[in-house]
Amino acid sequence: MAGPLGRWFYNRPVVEVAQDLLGTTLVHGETTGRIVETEAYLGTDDFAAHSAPGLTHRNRVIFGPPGHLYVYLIYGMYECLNLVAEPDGTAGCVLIRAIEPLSGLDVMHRRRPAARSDRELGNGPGKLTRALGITRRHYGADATKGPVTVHPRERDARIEIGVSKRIGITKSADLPLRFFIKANEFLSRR
DNA sequence: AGTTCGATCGCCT
DNA sequence: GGCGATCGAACTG
Repeated sequence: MAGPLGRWFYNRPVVEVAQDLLGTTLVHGETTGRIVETEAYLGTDDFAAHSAPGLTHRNRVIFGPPGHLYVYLIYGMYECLNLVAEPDGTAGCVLIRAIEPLSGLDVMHRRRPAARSDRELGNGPGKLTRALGITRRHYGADATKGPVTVHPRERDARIEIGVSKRIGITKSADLPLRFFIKANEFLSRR
């Protein structure tokens, strides 16, 4: 597999990054998966974004240099993984909502006993972090270095991108900022 | 197949 | 003190 995507990849408008992440491979140790669903969270005019209230201790990494991990706890029990986009000083991040498991499936099933099929390993933001072993310990980690990295998709691997409203939010709910690989079997919603 | 609801806790006002 | 970018179990029909 080619090396990790570099800083340039993330140092762009967050919507562009969210779309281009589709089809790339997310890697943590021996467990890897293809990113098939993402959501963009904007730095301005997006009240669903964690950066919307301004800089706080929790969201500070979103305002920092691109290519870093923003991991947070939701509903007291699930971790969600985001990749920071936009230049240093500008907020913006991409929530990873679903992966298609590629390797280390045995380890993933051990981490997520509730999964009754390979599909259920990563078809949701809280599920894929559990399957990949990604937690808040990785907050702020550099995805261009590791231990969590993202690798480019094959040059000729063409994909059809679908667009919809984001899932499970109440504020700025109508923005078309969810992106997914059309007809993929591993989406959180089909 | 679709809907409802409880679990559980860090974060921010 | 209230809330939330979720999940899974338990319902209904």
